[in-house]
Amino acid sequence: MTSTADAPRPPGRPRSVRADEAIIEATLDLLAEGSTIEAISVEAIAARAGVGKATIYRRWAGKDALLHDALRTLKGEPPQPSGRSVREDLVALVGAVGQNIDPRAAKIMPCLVPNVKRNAEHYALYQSIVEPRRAVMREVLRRGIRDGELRPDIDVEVTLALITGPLLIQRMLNWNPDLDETTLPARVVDQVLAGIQAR
Amino acid sequence: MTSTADAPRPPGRPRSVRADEAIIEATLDLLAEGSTIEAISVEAIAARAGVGKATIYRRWAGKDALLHDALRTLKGEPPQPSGRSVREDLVALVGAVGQNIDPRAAKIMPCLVPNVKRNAEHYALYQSIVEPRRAVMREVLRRGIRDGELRPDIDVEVTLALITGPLLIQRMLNWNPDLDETTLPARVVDQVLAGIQAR
DNA sequence: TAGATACGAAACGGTTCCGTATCGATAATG
DNA sequence: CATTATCGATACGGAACCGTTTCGTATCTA
Repeated sequence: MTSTADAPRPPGRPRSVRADEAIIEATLDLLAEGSTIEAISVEAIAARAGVGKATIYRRWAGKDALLHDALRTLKGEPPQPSGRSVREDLVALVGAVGQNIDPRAAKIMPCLVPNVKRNAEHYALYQSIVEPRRAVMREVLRRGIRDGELRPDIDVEVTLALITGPLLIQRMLNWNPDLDETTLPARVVDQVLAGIQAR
Repeated sequence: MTSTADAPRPPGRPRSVRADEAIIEATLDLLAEGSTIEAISVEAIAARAGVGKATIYRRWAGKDALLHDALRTLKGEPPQPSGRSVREDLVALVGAVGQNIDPRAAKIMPCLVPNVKRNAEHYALYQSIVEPRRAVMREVLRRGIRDGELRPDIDVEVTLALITGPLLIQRMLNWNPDLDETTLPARVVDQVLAGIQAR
């Protein structure tokens, strides 16, 4: 990828890899602390990264491009289910909702909410992160149907939202202050499995 | 309240009620269009309301106070269930999630997400809107348990999140582009009622 | 060593915003 | 009519920020 074989090193001082990383890290840090995307200033990023503003503008066309690249690094790989049981897999998957490899992701996510529905590019970025995770969970449900653990007539897409929604609103908004976030995944999955209707 | 009995009208030109309303309306309009709270400027509000900035600062101490008052007007009364059946009531309640009397509410809600977990005052305001609606839904569930429509051992608080979460993430984020928002309430409620486990 | 490029720091012009102040005009009371 | 407070409009000082440019310095290749 970064080999010099097909790209004969250009003359002059090469760009500092440390600066690249420091800029991205500083951006994510500030996003995790700050309130919204617009509130982050390039000057603050440069200061936090120990970098001149020119170094940033040498790499990115502007604030938007930098933010887009920074957010892309949060992607990460979706978790892989163990496959022992549908319940166990779902509890693990739903427990990971809104918690990527990077612990800052949970704090950054709310900052993006206002933009997701207004900016097509942000929405595409958001979906590119969420869809693979939905796909993993979808496959667990399909496996459960095949194996007879789940009823064959369930609405898979609705079930995805049913399992993900509660964790998302609780982690993003602390929607119900009386709900304990640590035990919530298991309780949600068990309730979805069992249903609430009298039989 | 606004009678002149115990408050002898002070001298001078009285404040324009039209200006009051125009300012609040302009604030909500801009919030519904704009992206985040910070992005709204007092000057834009004044221009939209056809009002001088001084007229705003004569009424509110600053932008925060104005925004707080404007958001409070979105509160409205929580919907009342018909009481015919648990299913019918839940479908109606969950259909109203994120949709207050004011149609702008659905667009404004995402703007507040970043602040809710960081600002205690915003969180209190948010809860003061959400809690009454949760209470109505909670009462429907308790009634269902009493009447034998629902199992007595269900986790009521989890069920609230289970029913609300999917609608909230779908309306706020369009979380799953393949889910139809109009049919979602009924599908969510039916799935929660039935459960997904094979029996 | 010479040339080229990147570096951090600093400054610049232009824009936006906040909160205050000041207009002449307006609308109420006494 | 005199008084008083508000009206919309406009300007101001101060601050923050963007994106660009210019420093002198550092680091690479040829």
